[in-house]
Amino acid sequence: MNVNAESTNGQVVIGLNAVIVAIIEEQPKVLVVQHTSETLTAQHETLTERTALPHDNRHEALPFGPFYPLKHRTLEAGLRSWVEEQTDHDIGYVEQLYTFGNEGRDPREEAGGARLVSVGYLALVQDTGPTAIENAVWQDWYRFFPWEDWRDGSPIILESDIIPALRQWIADAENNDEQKDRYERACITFGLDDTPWNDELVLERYELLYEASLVTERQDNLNGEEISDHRGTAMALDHRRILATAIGRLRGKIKYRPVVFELMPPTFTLLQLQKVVEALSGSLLHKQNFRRLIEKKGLVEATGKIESQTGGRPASQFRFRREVLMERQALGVRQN
Amino acid sequence: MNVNAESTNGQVVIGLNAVIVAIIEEQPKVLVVQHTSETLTAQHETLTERTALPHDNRHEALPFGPFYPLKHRTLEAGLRSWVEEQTDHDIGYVEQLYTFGNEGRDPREEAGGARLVSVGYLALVQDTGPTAIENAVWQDWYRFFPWEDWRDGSPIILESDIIPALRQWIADAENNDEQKDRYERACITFGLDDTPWNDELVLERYELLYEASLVTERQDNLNGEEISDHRGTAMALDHRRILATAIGRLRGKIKYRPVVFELMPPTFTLLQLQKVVEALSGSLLHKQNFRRLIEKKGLVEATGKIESQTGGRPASQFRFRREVLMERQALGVRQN
DNA sequence: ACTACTTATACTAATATTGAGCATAATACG
DNA sequence: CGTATTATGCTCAATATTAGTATAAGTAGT
Repeated sequence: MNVNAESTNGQVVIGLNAVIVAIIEEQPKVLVVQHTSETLTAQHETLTERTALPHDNRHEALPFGPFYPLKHRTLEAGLRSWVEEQTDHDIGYVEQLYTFGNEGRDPREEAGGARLVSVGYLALVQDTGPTAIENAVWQDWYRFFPWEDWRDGSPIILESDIIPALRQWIADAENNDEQKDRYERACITFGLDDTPWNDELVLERYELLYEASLVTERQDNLNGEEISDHRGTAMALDHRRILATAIGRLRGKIKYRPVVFELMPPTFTLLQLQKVVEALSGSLLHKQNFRRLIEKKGLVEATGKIESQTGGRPASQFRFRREVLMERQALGVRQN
Repeated sequence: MNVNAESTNGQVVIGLNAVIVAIIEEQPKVLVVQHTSETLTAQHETLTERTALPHDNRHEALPFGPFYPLKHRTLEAGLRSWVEEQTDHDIGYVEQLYTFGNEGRDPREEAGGARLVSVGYLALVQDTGPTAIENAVWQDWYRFFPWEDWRDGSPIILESDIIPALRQWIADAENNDEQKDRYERACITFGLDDTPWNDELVLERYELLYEASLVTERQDNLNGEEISDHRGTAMALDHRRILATAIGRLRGKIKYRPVVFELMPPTFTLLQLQKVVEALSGSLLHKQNFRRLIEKKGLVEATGKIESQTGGRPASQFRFRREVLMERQALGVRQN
């Protein structure tokens, strides 16, 4: 090849995207910023430079911050820096998710701008009240993925809408091979025909829906109304995809690492802990077995105190044994 | 904050690092390029622009390629593009590993250059003969991490050298808390005092050794001789760290996803498959149970043919059932 | 105080998975 | 033909998982 670097290199801008998760009233929440097209395309500037905007033509975006190489020793430091500055509280757990560099991620690019490469991070914070980010609100993450919440049984939207639409999409395949391929993928991801549902395939499901044109990728190419239908609310750019990545990763991780505790208050009952795990994984767990699991792993210790606001028999309060982070590996709250 | 972006942004250069793995004669190999300081600091240029260099003052580096936003639609496409061009064969499986953006990764940066952010990828290829990359050779990966190979029992270097040195480092702690912390971390990572060895903690072990000054991070700040001692060979920049990330990730992944088969020839016997898994994980498996596992998962099917070069009773040849990639999830060759 | 309801927690039986090993089969080599 | 070597089938005990039953200890209502 021997291409000249100068001529083909183009410009690259690096940004940091944060999926900031908290559990509020036993629901999984993600911090979302309300944007307009103008602020959005200028999103590599600092968030505080944004100005308040009229309520129409709005977008929901993940918080985004710049990476200043001269200021930040590491990517993670850059992320912590602006997130903590903006939200006014510590983010304990941070994990790098994925780096997104697809062409066309940012519409500005097409107008000759630089390619936006974003490093996505997952951050877990405790529910410590409102944040200071302008226009930022905690949104239930199932608002963007209503088919992912199985806590009240199989989501109605699946049976009544998505699965029929998927079957139509399978039937519409050009040829036999493609049809078989579509069917198999739909089986795995959406648990068609007795295939078991796998809670970790959040991104795979979203991408299948996108490919089948059953879901709207972006909010930004429409003007006016918010794009929200029974198949969930869209987000700016590829942010819904980043969120899907985060949810899937977190669902996987809690099974083998004790990361749930990053979302818990200092003391909690076992049922509270279970509710949080259920909120994240979107499915219900067997109570007695969950207890046994947690106790066997030695993840928690009783504080000796009692919580009486249970509505029934009072429950022991527990605290996370921080030591175990360093003790054994491969312990989490897997139960399937 | 409201810092001016122009003044603090600095320059960022994006590169793509590949950990290209193959199994050659039942040993885990990684593609390594022999560099000099000069070519190294210019490594964001294309590899083919490098010139052959004298044999002293050499470095071992992971293959590195540039990312051209104008040419490559995605980061992965950019990686595939230059890797396939250079190695002359397809890389089937590619997985994004991690994005490294630490200050001081590249010594050139200190001289006012741009910050080098590298997206690391893991690529699995089949053993298909020599590559066309100049100066590139397949190296046994345990050359860089001799303490990771337990196939012949506990590595001598551990007992005779590393563990004593670690105990000394623990004893040298400033205060009691630090001592306890050092001890616990050493227990988990290096399996001190009956803690079980965890094969996935490759990066954690390397970082502990680095922190304890028991290992040389880089080759590039020395001139002359290759840095290689009983504690493994160093690599350029932070490449040994990237390799450690790759090994740990691969060891984890084979347990729940059928990725080993990317490294296998089209047909193989079960013992050959087992040897590959053992080579990757660095530990031995129980033969009969391994068979049972593989057969139960339905990962392979008999070709009907027989391999007679076994040295004993001939073995059935198998092939990977590619369909299972789409069939069930959560199947791999976990056996611990 | 008694009843109904709610949640907490202990315990059990059936089943599945795993770890370790024994036994036998089929080849090569001398 | 005997021995070494690898392949493959099978067993058995230990452990883990799933799906419960049973009982304890509170609250609220009457």
